[in-house]
Amino acid sequence: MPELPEVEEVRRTLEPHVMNVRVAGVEVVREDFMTPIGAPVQRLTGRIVVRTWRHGKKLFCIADDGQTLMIHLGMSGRVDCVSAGVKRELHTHVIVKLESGTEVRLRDPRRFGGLWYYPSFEKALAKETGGLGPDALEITTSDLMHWRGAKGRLKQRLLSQKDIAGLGNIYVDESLWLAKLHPRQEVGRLTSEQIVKLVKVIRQVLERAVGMGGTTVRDYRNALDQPGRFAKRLKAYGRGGKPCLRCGKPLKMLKIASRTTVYCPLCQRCR
DNA sequence: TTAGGCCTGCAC
DNA sequence: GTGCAGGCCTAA
Repeated sequence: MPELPEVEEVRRTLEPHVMNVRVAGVEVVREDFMTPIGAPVQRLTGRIVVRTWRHGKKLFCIADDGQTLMIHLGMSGRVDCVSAGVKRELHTHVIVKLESGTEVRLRDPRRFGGLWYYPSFEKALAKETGGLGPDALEITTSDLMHWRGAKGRLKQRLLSQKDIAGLGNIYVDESLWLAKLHPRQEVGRLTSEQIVKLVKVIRQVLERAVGMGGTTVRDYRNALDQPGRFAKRLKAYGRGGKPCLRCGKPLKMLKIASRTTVYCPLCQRCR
């Protein structure tokens, strides 16, 4: 479900409810939702949340003594910020109870996501961001310079998180449409003008999506249960067969890396 | 590179 | 019933 803009919106809606608030306890409903299984989360009791942070699609909550929780929402993960009395929804796997009376509930029907516990922020960083590229909101052209002569196709490389962290199926298709690049274009053969353009549109589309609270295709909601409003701005994702908004030709659909990919056969050409 | 697996829910 | 879904990992 969530890509960078949705995770960022969850972070932004969550932060004011957890910052400088003391943890009253953690209830683990489903042990195997957390890594490592049996992590000493009770040590969080009495600690104060001092920071939230996001890199790519990963969301971190950091306590005053450094203990860190990393949340990955997978496809169907949700963070629900509610008062303790609210009825517990199905597939609620972990509940962080705060002294304010607020509960942060992690819910994930498909369980592709998860919660990771680290005794320190440094360890969380080393483990969780080591293999990731720079955050997609902050990429620059120089971050993609190593693409020159490299192998691999655009869509796969953009989805991999190793070059850029935060893009998923929606925003890759949107970015490639905006940059007029074919998803199967070899990255090593991009011109520097094309790379400059790509970096520009990636940042632009993500900034706009963040500004609208992300994209709700079906069930994404932020921590306060509000949907994102970017769906009506989508140019490619979900529009297979519909006319290209630039040239009018029907958008094509194909499978790349077993993900449905939508692109314009006229506007988006390989080199 | 692709296919399959992990899971549940929903549209058809 | 079938196929599909915003992620990501592994194996062939």
